[in-house]
Amino acid sequence: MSSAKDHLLETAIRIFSERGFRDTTIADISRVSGANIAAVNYHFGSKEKLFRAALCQSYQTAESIHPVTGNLPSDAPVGDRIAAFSRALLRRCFDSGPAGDFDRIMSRTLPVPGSPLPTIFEEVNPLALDQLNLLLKQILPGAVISQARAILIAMATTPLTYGEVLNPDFPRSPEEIEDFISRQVHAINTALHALAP
Amino acid sequence: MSSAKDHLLETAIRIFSERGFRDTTIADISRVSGANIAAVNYHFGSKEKLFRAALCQSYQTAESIHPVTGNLPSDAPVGDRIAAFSRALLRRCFDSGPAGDFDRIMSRTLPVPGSPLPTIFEEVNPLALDQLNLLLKQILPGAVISQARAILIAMATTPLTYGEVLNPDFPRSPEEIEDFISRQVHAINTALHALAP
DNA sequence: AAAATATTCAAATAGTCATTTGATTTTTGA
DNA sequence: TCAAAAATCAAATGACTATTTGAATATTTT
Repeated sequence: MSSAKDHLLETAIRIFSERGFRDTTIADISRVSGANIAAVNYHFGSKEKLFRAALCQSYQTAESIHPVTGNLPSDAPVGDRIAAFSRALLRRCFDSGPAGDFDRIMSRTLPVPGSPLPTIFEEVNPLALDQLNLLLKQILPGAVISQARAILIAMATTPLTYGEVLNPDFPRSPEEIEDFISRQVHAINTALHALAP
Repeated sequence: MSSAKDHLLETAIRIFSERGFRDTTIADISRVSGANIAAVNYHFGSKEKLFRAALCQSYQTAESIHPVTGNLPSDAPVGDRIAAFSRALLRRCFDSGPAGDFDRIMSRTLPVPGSPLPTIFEEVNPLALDQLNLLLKQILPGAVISQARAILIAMATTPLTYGEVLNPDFPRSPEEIEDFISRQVHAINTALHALAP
């Protein structure tokens, strides 16, 4: 129906994922989407509300294509489920399509002071984080859960965070990428177990 | 001598470390430093040149207080030297004084698109990165060096990157912090060895 | 078809910021 | 001491941006 609004949202997701919240202007979004400069504020109310919509939408896309459960049954071994969680995050990092947009938006917006993300983050992400906490509690004492979570997320989003600047020689081909991911998942598991006293 | 210029630089380092490059205005720096709005451009030429100076200065401070060699003799075991490298980065993350400013500036500027950091980064950081490469090459095959470096840096800067948003329950007291660092150093070493085929 | 509603549009508004300007004051060096 | 250089200052400039406005156009409803 309101194809202009949908197209605006699609365009916004792509541009937000390339440039983050701050460096994306509604003028850019409008122009690329073929809409008028006032279209964003008419359809979404403000740049920030559009951003919120973009975040929710891209999160659902990411979860539907690379679910953190890895489509494992809920009674699968906890080690497998943690590995699946890590693997999903890593696959999102390397997914240059819409399923990678959410993580790119996050990584380009979260670190920027004054970003509207933290608030929204608390809305959209507890779903995944709570699942992760439950898994980690099954293999580690409560005192190191927070540290374990940080390790997993840091290692599973490394390609995004440090990909461009630190590592121009990161993997490119699908085979290289899957090799990288397998090694990384193994390293994550090992690191987590190293936290046990 | 030129105390105004020095004071401007000190102030800039502090504010850049709190807000990153983008969200720091030269008006703020000038006001806090008690100087005129034109002082930055007069003394440093531009905001970006001031930033470059701030980065170099804070890097030297960080290295002098938490050197990546850990003051180990150059013939110390490679495992110890990698641990010392990790420990130095982690201590900088938790150092709320000037020795932590460089890492805070990095973590608040590197991820922001359009930041002037990447260029400068290539100037100031190869020193530390080259040392790290040499160490890693002694324990791992060349094919995974890049991955290992990313893991080490990601895990050794975790407290900065994900500290505030993801982990309100990160350690505060000196003892908690040292415990955290020790566990993290151990986890880093374990993760690196897990990369070996 | 006519009225009501929704959408698009170009232009204007208001705010922020880095940088420049040109005058004024302070410091320096012979 | 006194001219020249360095430093400071308030104000202006120019570029960029989100948002608003009110008219024009399209779509839907009655």
